[in-house]
Amino acid sequence: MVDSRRREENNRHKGDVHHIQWKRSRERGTRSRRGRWPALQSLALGFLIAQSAVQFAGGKEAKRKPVPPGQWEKRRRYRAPRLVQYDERACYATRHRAGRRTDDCCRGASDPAAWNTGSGDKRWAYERRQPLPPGEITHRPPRYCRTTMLRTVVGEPSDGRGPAPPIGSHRSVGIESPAGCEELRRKGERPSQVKAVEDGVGEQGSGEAGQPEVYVSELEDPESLDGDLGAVVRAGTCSSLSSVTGSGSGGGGGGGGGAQSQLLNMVEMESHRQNMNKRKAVDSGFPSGSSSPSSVLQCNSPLLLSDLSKSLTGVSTTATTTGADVEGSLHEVCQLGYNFNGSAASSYYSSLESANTAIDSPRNPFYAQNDRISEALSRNLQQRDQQQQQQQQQQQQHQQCLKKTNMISELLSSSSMNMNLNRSRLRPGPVSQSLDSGRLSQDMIKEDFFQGGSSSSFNHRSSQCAADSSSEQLSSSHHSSPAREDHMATLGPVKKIEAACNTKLEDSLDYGSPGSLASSKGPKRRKNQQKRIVCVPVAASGRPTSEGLPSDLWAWRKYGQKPIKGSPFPRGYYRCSSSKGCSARKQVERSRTEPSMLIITYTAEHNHPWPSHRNALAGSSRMSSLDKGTLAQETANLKAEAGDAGEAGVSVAESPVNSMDHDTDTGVMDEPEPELELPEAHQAPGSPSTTTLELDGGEAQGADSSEPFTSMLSSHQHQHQHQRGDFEVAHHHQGNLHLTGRSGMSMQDDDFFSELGELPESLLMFGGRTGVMEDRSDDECGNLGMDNVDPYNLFCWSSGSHLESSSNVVM
DNA sequence: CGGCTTTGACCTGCGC
DNA sequence: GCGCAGGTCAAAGCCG
Ligand SMILES: [Zn+2]
Repeated sequence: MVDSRRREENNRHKGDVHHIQWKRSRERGTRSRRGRWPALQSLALGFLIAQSAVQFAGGKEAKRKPVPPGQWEKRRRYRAPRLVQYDERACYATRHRAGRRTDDCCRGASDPAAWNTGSGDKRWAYERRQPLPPGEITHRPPRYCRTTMLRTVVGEPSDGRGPAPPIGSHRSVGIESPAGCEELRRKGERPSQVKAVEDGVGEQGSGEAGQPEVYVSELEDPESLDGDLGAVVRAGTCSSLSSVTGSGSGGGGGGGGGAQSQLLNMVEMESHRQNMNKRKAVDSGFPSGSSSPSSVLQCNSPLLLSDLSKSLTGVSTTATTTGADVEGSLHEVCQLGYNFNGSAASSYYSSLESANTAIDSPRNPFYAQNDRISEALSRNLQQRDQQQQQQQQQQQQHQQCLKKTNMISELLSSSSMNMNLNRSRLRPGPVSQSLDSGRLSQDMIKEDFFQGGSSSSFNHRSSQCAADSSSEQLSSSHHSSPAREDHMATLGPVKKIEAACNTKLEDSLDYGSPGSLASSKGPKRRKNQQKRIVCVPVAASGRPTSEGLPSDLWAWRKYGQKPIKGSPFPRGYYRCSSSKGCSARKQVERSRTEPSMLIITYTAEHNHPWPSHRNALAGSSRMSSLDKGTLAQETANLKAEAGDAGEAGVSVAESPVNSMDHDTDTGVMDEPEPELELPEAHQAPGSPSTTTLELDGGEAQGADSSEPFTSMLSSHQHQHQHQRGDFEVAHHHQGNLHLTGRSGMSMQDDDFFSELGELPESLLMFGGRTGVMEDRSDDECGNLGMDNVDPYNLFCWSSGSHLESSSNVVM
């Protein structure tokens, strides 16, 4: 009891301490590397040393680019099993010495013997390594690494290592190859992975994420490998399944997921055995290290699976019906197949994301193939949709209504937002019509929720939930601007939901139907956090312009990612990294019902002006302009979160709008205005002016949409001394704002863009986002081009003006 | 070297 | 009290 309480105490402060340390060190500029807790530095060192002997270091698998034909890529190699000593188990030992252990299994147990008995977070590891008594040496079974595979590439390595192995030859490590499995089965033996699962041998440290990839040309001598691994390797070439590669990276923790990965691998193995042809698909079109659709296809939807099977040559799938509603994207389909939680899932997501990203990239040599596949997929999906529509249209009215509410509740619940939805707005009629495909249609939204307007916003304020029910606006700019540029055409609907709700409203939360997803019992989130949800589309096609865009001017640091139940997409957690004391956070996830949409949830507000090169990013090389790094990274993150094939580009338009009023609003704003020079926009007086959204006449004025852009612009201008360039702000149809011209970007700007990745054109970026800016009032438009926008207010929730604001950008 | 990502571990809230 | 699920921490690696 006491122990647990103390632990709780510690944990309660852990984060704070860490953060404080980080902040302090940041303040005094003496922050030790990575700003770790100084007290743990020595431990960390020992940990490092010890761990290096035992663990693999994770690599950045998730973002790894595909190996283009003719090129070689170095990757971590598998390590043979080895003797492990207690001391080497730094994870345990170190923590133990520190008086605190890491594992749940250790919780509350001072006796190492009991470490494995606790109730662990089973999502993260099915099995935990038995602790060894100090000094004792044991022989560990081979590591059951996640199957990883590298394609053999065409050509010869440039480093003189000789000709590459035959195309298509793969190497599987850590898991027995299908062939190996067969052989073992013939011999009456169990494949190692089967053994691992059956015997519960999973090694926590074995399946580390980001694990080892063995390059064909770098294979270790099979004879030198012990145990199953050796057997596997010796058994010959493995045509492994590559689906679940450790995403890897990050050092983090290192353990865990071993058994999980084994399970995953088993699944794959089974799938693979059912159809060895899968390999063809793998070989034929997917980047190395990425998941091939086939390998990950254990889908919940037989129908869809069959479709996919048709689409993917030689690919068979293991269909398990779970009744899940498969939305249709390959990504999702694949992910639905694995309903794993925890690291494996996470890694899986990551790998998928990387794969998808890669696939999505025009630079991807397999692009064409992917394209074909995606086309086929879309075709089949369309057919499926049509069939479903015809067959179920009448029957599904009610269900669709539920869907609608579900989606809403999803949005709400995803952000812990509680809204008191006005049921009257959820009329079944329109819903059924528009929800045929299981999606919220713009029309529906328009008709049902709002009083019209091509675009609208869903605006919800906690303090005014009841009173403002009428103000709820769910908007979408989907078809709002026909005049948009071509590259905009592909953009999906834009919906923005702003909500600032506190838990008080939860009780009154009414999602409409019992049993609806996430709804009725919507997770009651912690604390009274006010949140604001922004729904933005991921670039529909994301192809050329898919480089993703900075979501806003704020600097965010990702501090977590979690798979979310019921959603094939993980959720990323970001924290403001601009200011020491800023508690602003945001969550980014893809809508489960509408994968093309990103749901961004803001929590808390910034207590500072947005990052300028002088304060926020001090000391960082990213200071220049908009912090390319941050932007790029964020972009990458978003991309990852979005992680859907064909949708690499993610543009998140967000502008924290004041929302939370009940809490800190004023307090935050009390913070002295930046002593530092702020972007001019910042200094602009009528800040609030910015975002009044008027939905009249189908016009949507997106304060937000332009905000990000505006901010960026402002920032740039600010930093580049008003190189205002020649932005042409054109008002289009119904006031839609278009940037038709390329801004007179300076070279720096160009660099900036170039560093963001492949941006076809400097303005694509903006174009992606800005070009689509929603309607704005003339004033706003003016602001857009000028520095008059008040970024601070725009981006600060508490600034208080944009309760109504909304709009969006799209990309 | 600073900042950020990754990711397993850890914590909290909540329902049963 | 237990288990689930969301949210957060923090070690290690990556990147510029
Ligand atoms: Zn902040």
